[in-house]
Amino acid sequence: MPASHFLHQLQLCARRRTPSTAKRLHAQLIKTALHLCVPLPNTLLDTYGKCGLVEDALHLFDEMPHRDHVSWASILTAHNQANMPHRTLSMFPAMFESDGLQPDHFVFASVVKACSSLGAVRQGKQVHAHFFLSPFCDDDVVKSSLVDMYAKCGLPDNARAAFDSILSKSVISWTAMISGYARSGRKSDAFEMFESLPIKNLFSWTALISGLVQSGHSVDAFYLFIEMRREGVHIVDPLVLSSIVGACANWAVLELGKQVHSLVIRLGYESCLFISNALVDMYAKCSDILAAKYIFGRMHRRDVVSWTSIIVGAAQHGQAEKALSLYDEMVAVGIKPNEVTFVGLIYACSHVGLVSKGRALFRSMIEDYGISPSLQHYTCFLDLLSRSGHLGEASNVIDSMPFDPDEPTWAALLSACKHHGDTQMGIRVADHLLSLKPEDPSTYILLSNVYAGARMWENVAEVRKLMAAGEVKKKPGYSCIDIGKETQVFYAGETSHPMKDEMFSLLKELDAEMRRRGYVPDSSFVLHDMEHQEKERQLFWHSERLAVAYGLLKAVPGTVIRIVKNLRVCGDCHTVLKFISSIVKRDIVVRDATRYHHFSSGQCSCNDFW
DNA sequence: AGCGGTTGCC
Repeated sequence: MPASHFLHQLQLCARRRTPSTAKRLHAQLIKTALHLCVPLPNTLLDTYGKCGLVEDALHLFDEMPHRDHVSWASILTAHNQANMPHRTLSMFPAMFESDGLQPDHFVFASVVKACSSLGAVRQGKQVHAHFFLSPFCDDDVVKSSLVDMYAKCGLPDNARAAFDSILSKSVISWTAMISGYARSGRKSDAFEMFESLPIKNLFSWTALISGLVQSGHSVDAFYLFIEMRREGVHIVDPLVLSSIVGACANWAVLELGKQVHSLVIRLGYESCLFISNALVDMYAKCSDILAAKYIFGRMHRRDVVSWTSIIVGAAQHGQAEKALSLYDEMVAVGIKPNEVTFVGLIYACSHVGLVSKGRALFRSMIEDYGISPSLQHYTCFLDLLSRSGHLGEASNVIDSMPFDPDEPTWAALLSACKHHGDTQMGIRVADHLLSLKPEDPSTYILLSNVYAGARMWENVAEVRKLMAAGEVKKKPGYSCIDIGKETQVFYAGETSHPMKDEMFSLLKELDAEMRRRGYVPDSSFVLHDMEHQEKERQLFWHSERLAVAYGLLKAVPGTVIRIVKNLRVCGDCHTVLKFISSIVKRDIVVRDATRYHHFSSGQCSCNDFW
């Protein structure tokens, strides 16, 4: 059998990604002594990498008596493909230290790619300098990878500089730049460049659409997707579908999400792993946790992302016990949790007040799985401690953690201070928060709520003055409700709605019934030091109540009423929604800025813990 | 000769 035959077979195997064939070919090479024939070991390395057998590739690499540039490029690429960019970077120095070789353009491309997956700007810049001074400094492919690296590191202008230096621009370099702009939220730059593209393939559309979803422009992404369908672009790769399912999730539009789901089925991608994962997440975020569980239950293959999606979903819907039992099941079937799984788990504990369980999980993450806690983990953990009233311990964690707490962390702590009536600590925390984000109105609102809860009206007035002086305006609260094809948006105190009379009399009727059942309005959630009755009137017109009233009047009787709110539900509305769910015997689901509330028969899934 | 750069889910 000639060497060229094996070369061909190996390349075929790399394309088809069949690991068993790769191993068989390796055995045959050894039997025929061709494993020493020069191009073959390198091709075998590449084939192992493409078939997902990095460890085999690495073993072969270590045994190779003569390694050249190609061997290095192949082994580094194999680690990138196995999602191990860390190893790519840690191995790289041995190329000159052990083998005395300088990187070529292939090696540069792989190393830059590793930097971009890690978001490692500093190392990326070093490699850039190295490349710039090398004999390969004109290579356009490396420049394309630099575009991507800078874009992923959040430096779109550096990406643009690298892009402009490309001598002959390809679809790939254009796509990298468009995706970079879109991901960085530079919408108009992304659109402008996309329009100027002479040929647009599925890749270019996908890059723009997914970049927009990542930067929070889900609506733009959706319109673009519709335009792409109109242009008749064939969806031969489902990646764009996962982005658009993600757009529905971020946007929390269940009806549209269902339509996209049906499109996924029509195109034949429903059993694709990462599409199913995206669907589980979408249904959970669109507040239909039952549908999320249904999809999860029917998946024949589940990876760590599938499990994490359903665990996070259950946690956000207040089903902490379910999240924790899913975790046990996941570990039992041999799936290793990752850093996101622990965010979901600690979050779950936080929302039912399972303090010691949460502490144990936080420790297990570090000790059993070697995951060093990120700021997000600390945020969840601090939330757990502070919600349950362990404010002192929370304070100690802040002092000892290797991060400066960010604004959401201080905000969570501040809201816990309000909840537990610790005014002194609340004021200290608010000071930190104000120094971090002096322009953010939510800080002032929280601080003034701390004062209001303690009935310190003069201080409330002081905060209001500060707000007025800094021209900080309270972000208007609004609630959306989806009824079949139409979406209605309600602002607090809205009085111009065509159905306002019916809504008003319904709310009044419900109010009377609630008071018969023992409801007492809690006006500590209203800012001003005004007359008691006026405060109650303000609460009465909160946007979530208007949306519920509208839903009760317009939605199909017996169906779940789903509301999306931009801010957090206030404590009084929370009480009211519990009453309403039991009076009208309807389930109400509210997705607010931080979590989900399922109101049913007078109870809420969050156990009044938010 | 054999090796590289663009799109995704928690």
